[in-house]
Amino acid sequence: MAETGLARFSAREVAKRIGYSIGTLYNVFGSYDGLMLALNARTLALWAEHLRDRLAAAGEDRIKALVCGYFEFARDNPKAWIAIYEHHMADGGPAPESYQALAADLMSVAAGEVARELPDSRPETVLALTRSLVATVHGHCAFALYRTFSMLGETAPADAALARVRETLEAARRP
Amino acid sequence: MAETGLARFSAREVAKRIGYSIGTLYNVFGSYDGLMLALNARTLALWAEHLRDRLAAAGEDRIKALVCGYFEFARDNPKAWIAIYEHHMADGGPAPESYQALAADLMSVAAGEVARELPDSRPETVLALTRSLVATVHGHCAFALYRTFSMLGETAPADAALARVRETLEAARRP
DNA sequence: CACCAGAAATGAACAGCGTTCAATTAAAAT
DNA sequence: ATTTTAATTGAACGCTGTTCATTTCTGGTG
Repeated sequence: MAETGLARFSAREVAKRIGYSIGTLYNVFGSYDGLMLALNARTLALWAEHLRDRLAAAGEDRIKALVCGYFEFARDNPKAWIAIYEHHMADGGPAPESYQALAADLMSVAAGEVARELPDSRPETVLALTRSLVATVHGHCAFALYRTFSMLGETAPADAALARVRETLEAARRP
Repeated sequence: MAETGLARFSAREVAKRIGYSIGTLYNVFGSYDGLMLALNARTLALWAEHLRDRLAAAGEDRIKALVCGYFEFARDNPKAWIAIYEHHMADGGPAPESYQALAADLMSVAAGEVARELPDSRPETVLALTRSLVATVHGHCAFALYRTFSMLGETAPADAALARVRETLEAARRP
């Protein structure tokens, strides 16, 4: 996946490369969706691990570490990162609970830092703000990876995202 | 496309429905990429038209009209909207100039409103801020359509996006 | 009308895809 | 050695994008 990207990714090619038949792959993963889910779950877990590592090594500016960690992982694993968002269940339904738990874990990493920045806010407020901030960073990161930004002359999407996050946190601290 | 979504969309099915053979479709559009580009170009043009309509009918709060127009179009044409972002050229290269011009036009609609909000800012600053604001709104809109938000309990993504945009514009006005 | 050049349209053929499943092979238990 | 269970296989099906020699249509000329 990291090599070919979602569009050229295929279960048959995976079977070839691991030295098993396509039938065995289907016995294990059940379907293409199952294979993709396993793969994306791994990517999500690696992403969360990367963020926690960055936070553990961070100094005072933990928000910067978080936002930069977000961008770093996407930049270092662009095709796997994009696959997370571009794969959709064949039936259009939601992903299984175990997968959603990984996404929720990733969100909780961010929520922890937002809560630290806004110690006087209600947990409900912190969660709502976290969702919005993650969406903000995601938008910048997506435009960076889809080359929408480079097409428009943007050169430092991570800096812009961090500035937006800082503004929002500052506004939330005001009376 | 509006009916099936990108994943189930196929040139062969298009040929069937319009009553032409698959060969004729390829004579006209050259490739699957060509067909997709024509389709996405139409979606971009309709989107820009929708935004201009909303702005023309807007009262004082033109920023709200812009952000809401962004979300409305995506919500009313979810599969076509997603196709804009999820289709990638077969060779991974950039889209043709004529297509990029449509994306630039869409951005210029937003830039016009940002410039109106920040009359004392240099054009360069306005453009950079517009890119970042569009990325912010896009992130919220993408999470709304990908059901990432509903999975996390968010109920009013457009309101959150508008709040983020207002904060940034306010911060840009400060000394 | 017949003729013909150019444009338009065709669909079989090819390689690849996800998916299924009866048949086969390998491993474990008796 | 025999039986039972687990693991593995790959041909077959219908779908995909793509190509291109062939056919059909169309408008103009003599």
